[in-house]
Amino acid sequence: MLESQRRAVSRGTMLRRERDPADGLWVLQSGWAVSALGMPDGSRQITKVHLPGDVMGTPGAALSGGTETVSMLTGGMVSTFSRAQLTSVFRDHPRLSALFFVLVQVERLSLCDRLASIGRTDARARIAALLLDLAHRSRLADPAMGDRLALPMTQEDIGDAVGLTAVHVNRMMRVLADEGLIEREAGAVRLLDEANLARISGYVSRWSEPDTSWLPKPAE
Amino acid sequence: MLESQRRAVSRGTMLRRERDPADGLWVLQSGWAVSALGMPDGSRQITKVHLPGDVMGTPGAALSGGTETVSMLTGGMVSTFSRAQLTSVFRDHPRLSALFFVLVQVERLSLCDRLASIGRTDARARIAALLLDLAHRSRLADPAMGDRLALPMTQEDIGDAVGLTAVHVNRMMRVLADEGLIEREAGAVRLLDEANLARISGYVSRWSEPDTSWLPKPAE
DNA sequence: CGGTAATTTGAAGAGCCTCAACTAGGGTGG
DNA sequence: CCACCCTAGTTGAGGCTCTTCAAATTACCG
Repeated sequence: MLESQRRAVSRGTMLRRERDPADGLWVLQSGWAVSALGMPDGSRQITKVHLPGDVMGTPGAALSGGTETVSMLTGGMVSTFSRAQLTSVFRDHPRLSALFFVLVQVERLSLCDRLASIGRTDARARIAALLLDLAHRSRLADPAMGDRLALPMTQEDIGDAVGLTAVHVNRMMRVLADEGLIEREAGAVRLLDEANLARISGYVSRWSEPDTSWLPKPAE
Repeated sequence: MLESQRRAVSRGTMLRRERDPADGLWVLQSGWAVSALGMPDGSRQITKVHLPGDVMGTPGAALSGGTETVSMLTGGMVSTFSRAQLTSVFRDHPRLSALFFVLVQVERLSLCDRLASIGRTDARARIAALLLDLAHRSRLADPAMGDRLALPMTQEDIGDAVGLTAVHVNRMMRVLADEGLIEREAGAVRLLDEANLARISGYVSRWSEPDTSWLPKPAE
């Protein structure tokens, strides 16, 4: 059995702070979380919004120093993975090791997409891209969600994710709503026109199907 | 023998275009290269500047679709790695697999840093952070380089890397020079005050020493 | 040496931020 | 049960950063 303890965590819990020593990693079983980097001036950059099923804290597991702050946006359940377990995976399960490798590559590519979004598109497009990304990933877990995306993030959180202020996030979401692209509800958003949202944001889904053809056979 | 052909490539060569089918990966033996994503409007975001010794094209090797465009900034030498070779590494070399994993984590973290730089700092700080990053990495290969960083990038390239226009890159580099933080030469930059460059950019080096304590023993 | 790419500089405007005030909800304690 | 507070969202005004457009200058390469 690879996973160990399950643990209930409440909203706002920090699973790891930036300077904490490296330990294991987590799998988010339910709820939402974020990984973030703090800046010297006190602001922060959210590097990833975690949905149920996501593996969190891999950089901290693989590298020496603490790296990102991982904190809960909602209450939820996490299960922990120790470093020793990671070691044994690489020693004993070649195919699983390669799958880990693929998984990190997907994350890496997703980061590149967000880099391009923040570096090369305007505020409206960045928010559209974030919403589409969250919607596509939510849909993997819940294909029946339709166009309604549960969104337990404040506008400040959204701003920290896409490099904007909360004030400007507010204005741009109003614009998207006025254009009929989204509809806003309490703690949720309806994506009324995903095709146009994708067009204005340049969003492409990377979550289709990773290529497993090159992995070692599941021999043993 | 894991590496295969070495190949000389000239400046401007595109090793892979964004939509190309997935193949292997490369190790850059000499010269500089960049990985980039193209945007619908024709602009591009450079996701990584590659220095000699870097592994390039890992996402394309691990995932199905083509992903990033990899192109040479200067002439140089690359050696290629096929997907089949990657498969055999994961099957037969647990420790090497884990090292690959660590390597990708370092890259991932480095991307997070740049995300924070672009999302949360101004133009001057972004350029300072890029210069420091390149200097630290160059220094790993050539500890004797002193404060002189060879920089075979146009200002347009720099802008594409940090999310700015070439015009504004030009102005900000002039500001850095006027402040006495850098000194500009043809195809190179002197970093006159790395401490202050780090202070204004919030740069922290991630290239110190990855933690290898958890890796499987180099048994066989 | 001619031609093209890269850098430099100026001026004007757009986009986003800052500051500030106000509104709405949700929880808490009296 | 209501008063209060604290968080989150909303809206306006003004200013600064960065972009855009344009032109001139310099460096590079055949």
